[in-house]
Amino acid sequence: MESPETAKTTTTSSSSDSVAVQDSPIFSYISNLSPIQPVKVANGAQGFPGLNSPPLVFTSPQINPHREARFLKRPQCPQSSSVELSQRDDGCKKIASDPDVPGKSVAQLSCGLMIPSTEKECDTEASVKGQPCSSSGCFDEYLADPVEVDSFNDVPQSSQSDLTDLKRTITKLDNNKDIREDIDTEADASPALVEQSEKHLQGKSTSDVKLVETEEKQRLSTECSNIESNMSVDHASNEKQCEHTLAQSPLNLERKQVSNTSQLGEQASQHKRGMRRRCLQFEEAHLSTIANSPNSSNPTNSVTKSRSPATHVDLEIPESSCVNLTATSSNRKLVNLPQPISNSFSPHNSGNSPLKVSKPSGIGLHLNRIVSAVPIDFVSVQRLKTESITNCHLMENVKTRSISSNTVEEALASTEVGMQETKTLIAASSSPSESCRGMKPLNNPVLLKPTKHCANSHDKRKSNSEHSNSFDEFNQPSPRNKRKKASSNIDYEGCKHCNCKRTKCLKLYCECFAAGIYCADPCACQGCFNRPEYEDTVLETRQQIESRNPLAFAPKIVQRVTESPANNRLAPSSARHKRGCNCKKSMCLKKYCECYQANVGCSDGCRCEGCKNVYGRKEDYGVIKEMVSQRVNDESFEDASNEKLEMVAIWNGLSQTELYNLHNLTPLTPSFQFSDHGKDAPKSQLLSRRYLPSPESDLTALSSYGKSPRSPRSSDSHDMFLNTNKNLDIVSCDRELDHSSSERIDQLSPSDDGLASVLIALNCQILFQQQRLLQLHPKQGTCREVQEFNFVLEVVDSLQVVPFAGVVHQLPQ
DNA sequence: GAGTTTGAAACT
DNA sequence: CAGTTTCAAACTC
Repeated sequence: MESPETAKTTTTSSSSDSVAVQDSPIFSYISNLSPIQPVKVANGAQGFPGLNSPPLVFTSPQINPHREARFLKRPQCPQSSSVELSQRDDGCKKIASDPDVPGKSVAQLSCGLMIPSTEKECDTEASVKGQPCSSSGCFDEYLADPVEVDSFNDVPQSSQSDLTDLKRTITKLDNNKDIREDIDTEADASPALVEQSEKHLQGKSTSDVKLVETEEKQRLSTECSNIESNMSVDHASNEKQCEHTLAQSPLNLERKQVSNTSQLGEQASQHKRGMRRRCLQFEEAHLSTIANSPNSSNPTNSVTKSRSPATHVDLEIPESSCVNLTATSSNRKLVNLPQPISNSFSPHNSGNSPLKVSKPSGIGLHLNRIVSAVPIDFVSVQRLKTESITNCHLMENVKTRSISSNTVEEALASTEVGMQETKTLIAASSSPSESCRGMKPLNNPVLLKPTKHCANSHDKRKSNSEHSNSFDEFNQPSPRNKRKKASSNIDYEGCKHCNCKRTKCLKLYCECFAAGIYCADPCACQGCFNRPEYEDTVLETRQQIESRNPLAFAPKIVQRVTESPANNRLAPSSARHKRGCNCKKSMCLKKYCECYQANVGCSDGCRCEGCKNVYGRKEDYGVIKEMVSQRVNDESFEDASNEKLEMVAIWNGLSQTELYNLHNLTPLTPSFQFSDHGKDAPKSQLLSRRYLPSPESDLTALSSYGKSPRSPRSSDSHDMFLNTNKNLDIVSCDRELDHSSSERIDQLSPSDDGLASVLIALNCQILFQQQRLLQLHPKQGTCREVQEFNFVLEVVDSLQVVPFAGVVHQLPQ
């Protein structure tokens, strides 16, 4: 497929151009075009104004370092009490959205002061950078981010009143100590300024308020996107990014100094430990990695170091949980993806995070089925905002994605090597364990070891065992109660808990065992051996099972890539159950059906009878498959493009399965799952009945890049391309400009294919996330998104750039 | 909460 | 590999 080098060259080049970009005529031009001045200006200070919306998610490091930092921050962010966060957030939001309470800023500030959060350090940077720390609080905190960042950036450009407004906004929106400090510093220097700003705000029309709200919306959108796209961001990387950003910002110098407290890290870690579960963890690896990190010499490294453990914990914790979520670019980095791609996709990671390594490789143990069992990932994300539920899910997602990234990487590598045989790509949603396995041998002690690190559950169990040597006594304490506690096998934190009575949790009957995790307190199992104390037994049993069936612990949900008979290319197919179901009576409409349970359609591999799987009937699968196969044979070029796109998407963490998982809100239809990347037309028609309005359509359209450049929709979509392109890569932007209207991405030389693919993938992801965000927060996202879309259109028209074929632009509803 | 149903896992 | 048994989750009442 394409050469990563190409993409690398283009995407990475901009990192050093961030400043130059702003000075460039193009930048000025675009900036002037922005119809959304207030917001755009803020962004414009860092890059291309108006193009931020979607790009916010994928903002390139060079263009928007702040946002980059933000991405990085969140995953690592301490998991402070969700309740606390939510409360704070709520309060902040109220204030922010309340134009009638100009004086609240001070109160809010005070509030922030009172917060004893130990993770304020992180928040300091985060807030300044617009980087929400805690997952749970991310949404709300995030809302303040853009404003803050923008405000600081805008200072030079904004009037004094604007500056004060921004400060006020920051104050209201962010209770963080950081903010507080900032305000203290700045406000103290000129208290009159703050006061003036408040007055100004009072006198200001509602437009300002709207602006703030818009910012919040944007932030929210970004938050959502980040959650999905950046959860997997390596913590260390984030830290570094954050620090880097700080270093770049003069305004942050003070914060830097403040952030030198190592105590914060410790406290944060403690906080996070509370979230620990029986899940597999790889702290050791992380820690070692961090310790070895070249960044240790970094001036700000004290903070990083101190926080590292905690943050890592955050990332690791999730492992046990279940979630299928999107893989994101950031994750890819962990697997040593081509530099360019990584950069472009996950700016935050672009850095040099020494941590690229780690976690993925170790992850795993057996988390097979967790993912498929919990289709509510995104829902949970939503919940985070409104209900401030635990961060477990998010973290879990991160973990899962990281894991899956490995798998994808592996698949990718194999593909690059030239392997075009029919093969199975482990779906992102599918169990991580398999992914891990791909990286490491099953039963690898290393994989199991992490489990030991699960302090909480493990410790508890340990003490338990101490009190009762007999395993029969395990869980004796009212299994029933535990069972009651768990109405479902997946608790709120997404962790599994079984109820085994006879198998000692050493057979695949046990969901915990099958998922590669130790049983924990939530489990009501009896005579459980699936505990750290019996690690040897567990390993041995696993080996036995695997000896019988090497794929016993493999993810049940896989994404298949079948070879196209005609051109020998990979024809993407759908996320499906590995072995298929065998339902006889449930018609694949109940959770008895593993396909249904995994939210995937049945395939020809199923032996079900009377299949009525809402995610895709077996019969439909066959039809679609046939159609796709036919198309694949007919269009070799498309295949090439599609293949690239797919691979890029994989790099970008957007495997089809992952996307599918993201779409749990709107179950993916076979068309998407079966995405043929460009042959969607017939497919969509056929399957339209099952489709719900979802981004997948866009994705499909995107996939068609190169197929019909003249498509009526191409013009619409072009803006998206531009948007992405500009925000992610200045070079790309220039290229487009140079090419003028006569050239298209799909007309680029072979060496450009990589770039094109990357851009396509980015567009795809942007569209997808954008729509998804809108689905989640329709109110917050609509206005802003539409505005920016329109703005992009204007820019495109002004520049007379030819639409990017295949990119379908759909304004958010 | 008890009992039933269901289909995967395990076994033969 | 097919048939049967065992098992635990999912489901119903």
